[in-house]
Amino acid sequence: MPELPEVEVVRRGLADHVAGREITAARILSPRTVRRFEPGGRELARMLAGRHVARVARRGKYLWFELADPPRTGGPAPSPGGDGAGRVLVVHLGMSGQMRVRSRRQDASSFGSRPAFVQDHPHLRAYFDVSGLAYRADGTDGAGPVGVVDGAGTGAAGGSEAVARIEFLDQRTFGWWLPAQLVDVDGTRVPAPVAHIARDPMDPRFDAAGAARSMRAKHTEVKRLLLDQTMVSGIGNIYADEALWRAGVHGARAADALTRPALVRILAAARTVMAEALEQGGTSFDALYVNVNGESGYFSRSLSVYGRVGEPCPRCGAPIRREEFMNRSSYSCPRCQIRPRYPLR
DNA sequence: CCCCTCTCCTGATCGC
DNA sequence: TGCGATCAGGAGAGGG
Repeated sequence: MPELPEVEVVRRGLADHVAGREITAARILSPRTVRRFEPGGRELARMLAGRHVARVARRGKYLWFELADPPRTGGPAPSPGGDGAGRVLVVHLGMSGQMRVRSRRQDASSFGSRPAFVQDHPHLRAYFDVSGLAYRADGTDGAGPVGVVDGAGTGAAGGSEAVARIEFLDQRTFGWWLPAQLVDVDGTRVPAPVAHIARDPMDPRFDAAGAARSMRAKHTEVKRLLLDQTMVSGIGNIYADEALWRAGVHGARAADALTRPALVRILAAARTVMAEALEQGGTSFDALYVNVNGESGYFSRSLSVYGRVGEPCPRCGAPIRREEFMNRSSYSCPRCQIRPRYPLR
């Protein structure tokens, strides 16, 4: 399940391949992927074609491509504000979403002039192609080599030749694509559909004390709040369990019965475990195949309790327990994380 | 307003 | 072998 570290790995991999490049074509294969966009896939593809990707950004588990109009080479002046000012493509990977980059050079047999015998992946839901010519809009993150990328197969110096296809694979179809406009929220530009999402623990401007204050005002179980993306974002079931284990708190504790320092400790633990997962993901990341399938599990080596029912707690050796929670599973140490005596009153 | 439950979806796995 | 039940869960709609 892609949570913050997995999405960040994807963001970095994508930035290397698309920053500064032109989207030459796009196609939405599954209407479900654009279910939040009334006009539909055909219209979204039309909106993307011809735009440039200025940068790839993220908040929590939400990812977006910032789109810009092509660099001007004469011609009429742009309309006031530009028709694409502040436009972005928001992507949420849901439970099973993956972004795969296929470069023409290394996948020539199945991309470009496509032989009939080469099948698309059965879970391919949408894709867009990017050109070889990269423009650096500013000095931001991860823009790949600037200029004409070799291996386009034609030797032509034109930037319109597509050299890579960015594919969205999604088995369980909980993921989605949605075009949106950037808005200012608390001094940061985020897409309008992301405006209600809190800063994540890896955000330099994340305010742990403030988040703890918000959480302490709620009469509900603390794990519920860790999963609430309007409290703190980027945390899913896996990292919620890991953070609670590190802080030695049972997820069924009432948030308003915990101290603020205890809540800050839980949030700090979430940040630490995410940073460690990110380190691992960053090193095992395959630039050609941006795989975020948590179940295949290159991050799972660093997990202490999640999915480890019966295995010894790394801290005290007691066998890890599994409990029902919100029709899902929670994993914890029965000794390090004492269950509250009373359920919520 | 606040909190909680339900629903969307597919494929692997299990028991009979 | 086949088939139904179960499980995985992020996010948003809707209910109490």
